[in-house]
Amino acid sequence: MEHKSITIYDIAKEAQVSSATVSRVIAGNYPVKEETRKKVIDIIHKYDFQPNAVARSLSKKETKMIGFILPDITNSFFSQVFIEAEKYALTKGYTLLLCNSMNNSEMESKYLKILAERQVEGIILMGGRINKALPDVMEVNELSQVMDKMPVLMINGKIDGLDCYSIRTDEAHGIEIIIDHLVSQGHEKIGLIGGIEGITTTDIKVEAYRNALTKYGLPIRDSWQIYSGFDIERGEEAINNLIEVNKEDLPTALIGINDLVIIGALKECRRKKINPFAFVGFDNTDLAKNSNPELTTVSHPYKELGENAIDLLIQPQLNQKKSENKDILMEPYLEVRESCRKIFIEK
Amino acid sequence: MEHKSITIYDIAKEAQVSSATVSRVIAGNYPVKEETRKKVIDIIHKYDFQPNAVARSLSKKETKMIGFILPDITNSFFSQVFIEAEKYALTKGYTLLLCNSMNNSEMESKYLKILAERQVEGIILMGGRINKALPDVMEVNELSQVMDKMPVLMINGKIDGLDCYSIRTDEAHGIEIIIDHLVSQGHEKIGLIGGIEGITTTDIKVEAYRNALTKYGLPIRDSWQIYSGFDIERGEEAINNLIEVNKEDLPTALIGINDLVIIGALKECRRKKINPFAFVGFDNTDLAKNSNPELTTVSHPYKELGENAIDLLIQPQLNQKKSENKDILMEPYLEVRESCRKIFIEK
DNA sequence: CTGTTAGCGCTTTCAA
DNA sequence: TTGAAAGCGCTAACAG
Repeated sequence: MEHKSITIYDIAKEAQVSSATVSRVIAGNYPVKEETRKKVIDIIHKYDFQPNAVARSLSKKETKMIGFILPDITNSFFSQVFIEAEKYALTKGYTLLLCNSMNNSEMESKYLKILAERQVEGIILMGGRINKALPDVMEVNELSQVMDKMPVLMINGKIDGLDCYSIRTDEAHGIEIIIDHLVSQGHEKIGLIGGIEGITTTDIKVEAYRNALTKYGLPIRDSWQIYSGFDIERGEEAINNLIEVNKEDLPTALIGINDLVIIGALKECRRKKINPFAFVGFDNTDLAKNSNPELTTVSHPYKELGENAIDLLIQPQLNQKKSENKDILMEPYLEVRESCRKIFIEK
Repeated sequence: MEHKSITIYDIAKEAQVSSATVSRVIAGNYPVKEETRKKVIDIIHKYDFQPNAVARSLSKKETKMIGFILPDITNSFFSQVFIEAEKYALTKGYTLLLCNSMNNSEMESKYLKILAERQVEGIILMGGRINKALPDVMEVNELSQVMDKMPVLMINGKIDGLDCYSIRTDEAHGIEIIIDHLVSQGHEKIGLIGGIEGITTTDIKVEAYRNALTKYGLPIRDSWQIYSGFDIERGEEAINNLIEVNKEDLPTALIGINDLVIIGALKECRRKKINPFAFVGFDNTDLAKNSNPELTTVSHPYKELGENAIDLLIQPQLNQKKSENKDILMEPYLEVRESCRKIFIEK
């Protein structure tokens, strides 16, 4: 690909030293006489020489690369984690290899294979197979094989029986802080829409929702908690369902299983020319920030998720000390915006 | 990193052939007796052997990797191109190395260096330094040095004096099809908001805007074309400015320099409880699709941009034939949604 | 069709 | 502090 790639031998010859010496001055952490160091450095600059990382990788058996498989970087929930991980990895000398699986199991497998061949030093998994209610046996086996070769870490997902690091947002607590906030604003009738029963993230949130209501002695009404799904259309469905079932006795505040669902609900309410609710989303995607009205939402601790993922992957020795707890929980926080300002109107 | 990585020699020994033969059956495109092929394949499967791509890269002097530097993958304008490029590259056996420069020139430089060391076979540049009105001399030199080592391609940007491929959306035509559409819906008073004079993409659009109005014999009023910037806040400013300056004689349709600006305008109009315009954005980001109302917008041909970028980079021989035209223009298209449906109301 | 062998460019003992 | 030399795992002539 390059013309006649210049190597450390060329540098060595011109500097009248051995290639080992050149290698040492490049590495930087070896004893080299200042004089020869200078000489070598000069020649390196003269030719704008850049050492071949592929050769180094082969020789050192380390690539300083980490694979990151996620469904679709177009979704800001994923891209926010990825970008934090990437920035942090860079400071540690690592490069991330992003792989968009498009939520397709075959592509996940293909990438798993590619990453292994490319000798990445670890793989971060987010979304995809690690979120399935019933993990596919083949898929689990495949992951298990990968784990024999390199460390694997899952973000916001987990497969039982696979002994690897997992790091996730404490979504139960996320729901709790939403409800704390709503209650502090005077709400007593709080609904939850979206999600699918049996999917981990939904179940966690629903349970936390009930617990929090109980904590405050607020009414738990089954008809105020509506499963539907995870996208905008499912939000529209849910709100229609909610209104139809409850008629007169609607909640005053609505929590979405995620931002999309609540945006769908908002949209449908606008269409119906009603707006009886305080709305709160979950995830703090870019859509929340830019929706109309701007959406109050629970934010994942994106920076921490990304950075901790990298740390856990590249410092195994350090982590093993931290006992056997391989499941890390990170705290979310509430991003208060416009969508539940007018709460007192409802009272 | 792996335990005791098994190599083609291990496979060869067990299959009682030479390593060259194993290499050949893995490569697939060499004459190998079916019998020995079978034998080797079996052993490979038995051990779930995966060839070391790093060693292969060193030996073949090809990494099958392409670098892709962009400002911030969180922005769906970039992520849509990237993901199309990635999907396509995968089918061609290439892996993309995503680098988020965060619009920071130093990070761009750092990544340029990393990519070169990692021996990528080409670099795609989008955003960042290639969009500056006045390119920095140091930055241009740096790129020029990189271009000595490997092919570079710019998407929706170009630096004069740098002889590399560039591929961009025909934004002038994008503006034209917007205006065609607006006119066909009865609009005669059309404004354009956002952008900054002197920035290529703005200048192209403004010129196209004037040309299209002229084509239709429509009034060109300077006060209907308001520079402001590229984000939501700038859209809000622009609309306020527009209303203040024009009072009674407002346009009936408004084109935004991009989706963000027009979303800002929409937001501000809603706040003011006025809604006198048909709105059209530019870029077809995910915000447009999910905004309220859903935004009619010009879409970049994301798939084509991404795929062509890869093709141009990996098939130099094929392209050299296509004469010396290294600047490729791709056609955008109009994504019609809700935001300019009610045009006839205005008439 | 298959084996031998010499690299690819860098790191790393081991000696000096 | 430095150099010689043996790899790292795979590919690609070349010879057979």
